Amino acid sequence: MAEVSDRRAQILQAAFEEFSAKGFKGATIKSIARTASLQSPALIYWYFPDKEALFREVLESRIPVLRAVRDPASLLDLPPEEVLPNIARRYLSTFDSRATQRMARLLIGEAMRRPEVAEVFGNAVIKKVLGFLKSYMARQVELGRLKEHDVRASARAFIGMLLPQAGGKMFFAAIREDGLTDEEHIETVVGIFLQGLEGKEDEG
Amino acid sequence: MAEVSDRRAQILQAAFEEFSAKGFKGATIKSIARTASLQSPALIYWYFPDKEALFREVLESRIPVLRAVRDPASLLDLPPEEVLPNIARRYLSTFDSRATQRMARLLIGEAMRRPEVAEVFGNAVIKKVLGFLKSYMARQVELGRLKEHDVRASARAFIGMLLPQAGGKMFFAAIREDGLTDEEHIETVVGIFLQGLEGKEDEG
DNA sequence: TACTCTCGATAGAACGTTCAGTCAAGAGGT
DNA sequence: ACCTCTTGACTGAACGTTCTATCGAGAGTA
Repeated sequence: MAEVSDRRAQILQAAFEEFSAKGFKGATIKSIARTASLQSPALIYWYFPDKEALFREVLESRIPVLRAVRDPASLLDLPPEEVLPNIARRYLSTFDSRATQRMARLLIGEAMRRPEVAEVFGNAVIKKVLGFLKSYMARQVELGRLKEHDVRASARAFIGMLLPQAGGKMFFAAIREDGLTDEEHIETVVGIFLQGLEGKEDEG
Repeated sequence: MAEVSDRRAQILQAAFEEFSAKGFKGATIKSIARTASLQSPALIYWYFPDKEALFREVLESRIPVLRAVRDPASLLDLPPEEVLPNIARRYLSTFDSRATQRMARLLIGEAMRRPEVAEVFGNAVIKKVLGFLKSYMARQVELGRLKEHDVRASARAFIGMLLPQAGGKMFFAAIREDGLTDEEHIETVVGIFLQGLEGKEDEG
């Protein structure tokens, strides 16, 4: 039997590298074959019906990796001083990996032009993350640890506060320039967020 | 005299539409010519040396529009309860325009693969917005309206809190689903932000 | 032999770009 | 008024290249 299609994995890996660097249109069957050290681009058509299918399989093979918030229930009752910095730290450190950066580039880049990709990304990642944060915020309000507020907005706000820092790591050197570290950023924004949502003592 | 190159503007307009819809690689000289109602793609080469130059001119012709924060000095001393909602409102309403959405799509999409575009975008837009917010926060701390904190982080945080909402308007239906309006979002996040940064009364 | 996998060659289409040439409008001389 | 020459705007055809995808032949193993 040997391994189940050594070649297949090799082509998928190469296709991922090419697509993420150049986009769907920019990457060519030939360049993917070259990256995969194939002697002929024709071999790709033995394993995949066409370029489109290869692209889809690349996405599908990598998206499971992005299961960031996998175990929501166990976190729901923990206090925000503990949970939020953890999520933030995990979230930002995600983008330290070269492979994840490439994946993000690929997804975002293609999502701009291909609505289907945007939808997959939106449902697979964003919806889950925001959904978890909303339930978490709601639960914390219920427990009296946070004041009453619109959790749809606070969930957006929390994840959003981290985005410019993530963007700096991935694409925009201009953001990186002031040298703010992840830890410093997390400390400040979690501080703002928690003080901003703690029970009001002076108003009815 | 007549108008200064009617055709040129016509081609630039068409190129903008095509590039923003399909990206640099996806848009073709022929499709741009068709969109511009030219009888021959060759005419494009009378006004622009090559596709690359046409793309650059499209970017340059549209980026001036993005001068969002143009008059920083006059705002510096106004109180955050007034300034921040204004900035937020202006920022989010920017993405109501179809043209701006297309421009953002174009810029972000290309920035993923072309470092030069990312740099232009980073310096022209992000750096200015963040730069303004940093000076503004610093000034407000100086005036005693906000507590001492790392303004690099709070500037990121403020603009970041708005990003998911903007993303929802532009690409991700999944974010839009919960029906949170811009006004609701702004009210909540500005509230969190201001309470999160208001002078501490119980600590040294 | 039969089946799986690999490759070189290449078809066919689309790409960016070039080029020779058309056409209307205007300048200049007569 | 008439002819000539020039010029800017534009076009259709074609160039060379590159793209995706196909095909038939051959190698390797059972």
